[in-house]
Amino acid sequence: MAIVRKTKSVHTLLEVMKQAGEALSVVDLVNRLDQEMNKTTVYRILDRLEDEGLLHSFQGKDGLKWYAQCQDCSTEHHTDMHPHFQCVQCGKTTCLPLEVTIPKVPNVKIQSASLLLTGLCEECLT
Amino acid sequence: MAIVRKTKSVHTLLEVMKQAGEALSVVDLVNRLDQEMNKTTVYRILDRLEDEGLLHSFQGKDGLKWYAQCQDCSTEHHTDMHPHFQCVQCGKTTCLPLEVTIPKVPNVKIQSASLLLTGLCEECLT
DNA sequence: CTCTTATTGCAATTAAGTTGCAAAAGTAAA
DNA sequence: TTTACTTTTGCAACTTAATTGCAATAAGAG
Repeated sequence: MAIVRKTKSVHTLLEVMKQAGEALSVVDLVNRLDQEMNKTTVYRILDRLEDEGLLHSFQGKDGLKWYAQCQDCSTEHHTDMHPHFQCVQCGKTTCLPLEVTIPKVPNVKIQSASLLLTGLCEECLT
Repeated sequence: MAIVRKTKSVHTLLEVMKQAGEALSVVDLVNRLDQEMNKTTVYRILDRLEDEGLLHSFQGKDGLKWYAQCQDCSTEHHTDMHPHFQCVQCGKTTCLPLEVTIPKVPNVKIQSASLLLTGLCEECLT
C-alpha cells in the first residue's frame, strides 16, 4: 500500500467530512472543496483514505459514490459493515450504528455486504 | 402509470433477461441488444418494466445499475426486498431468495432497503 | 541543500445516463 | 380498412461522474 501523506489537502478534506458529520457524495465534496483543490485531487485523496481505512464508501441510490467517516473505521477494521440511511427528500445520509446480520449463503464466500436504507428522516417526517 | 405495451422490443428484452437467468447490468443489456434496438430504448423499457413491477433494479458495487427478474416481482409486490449477490471475479450477479430482517431505526420512516453481498461464487471458489 | 518520491493541477478523455424531436408503430372507433 | 390519436422508437446531441497522462509542485530523508 502506498504511503499516504497528511498533506494540507488531506487535512482540509478530512476536516470538511468531520464538520459535515454525515456521509457526503463525491460530487458534494468536490463542490465544497472547489476553492481549495482540484476535483481530481478530491477523487484521489478519497481513494487513498479509503485504502488506509480512514473513510469508507458506498453506492448511493442516486448512482453517486458516497463517503463517510466513522469511529469504527481503521486499517485493521476494514471489513466492518454497517447500514446507511439516505433520506429521499433532503438527501441527508448517515451511518447507522447497527449490527447487521448477514444472511448465510451456501457455497459462496461473502467478502463484503452493504445495506442501504432509504426513506424519510426525522426532520422531513414532521 | 402509463400503459406499457408488450411491443416487440419489450418482448425481446424480457426474453434476454429470462435467458440470462441472472441479474444484468444496463451496459451488458445494451450490448446484448445492440442489433435489436437503440440504447435509449433499452433504458426506457427498463424504466417502464420496473414501474410495472416486472423487473427490479439495484446499484451494483461497480456503480452500474443492475436489473433482475424474479418470481416475486409484480405490480402489487413492489416493496418486496431481497438481497443480491455479486461475484467480484466473474461478475455473476443473482437474486438471493432470502428474507432480510430490516433493522428498526427510531424516528425515521424506511421506504426501501437494498442489501448487496459481494464475494466469490461457487464456480470461482474451486 | 539535494535527491527522490509522492502529490497536485489542468486539460482532455471515457463512459453512463438523459433529452428533444421527428418518424414509426400500435390502438380504437367509425 | 381508413382515420385519428397515443405510445414507442431511433438518432443525435448533450450532461455529468469518473479517469488518465503529463508536467509542475510539495514533502521527506539524508
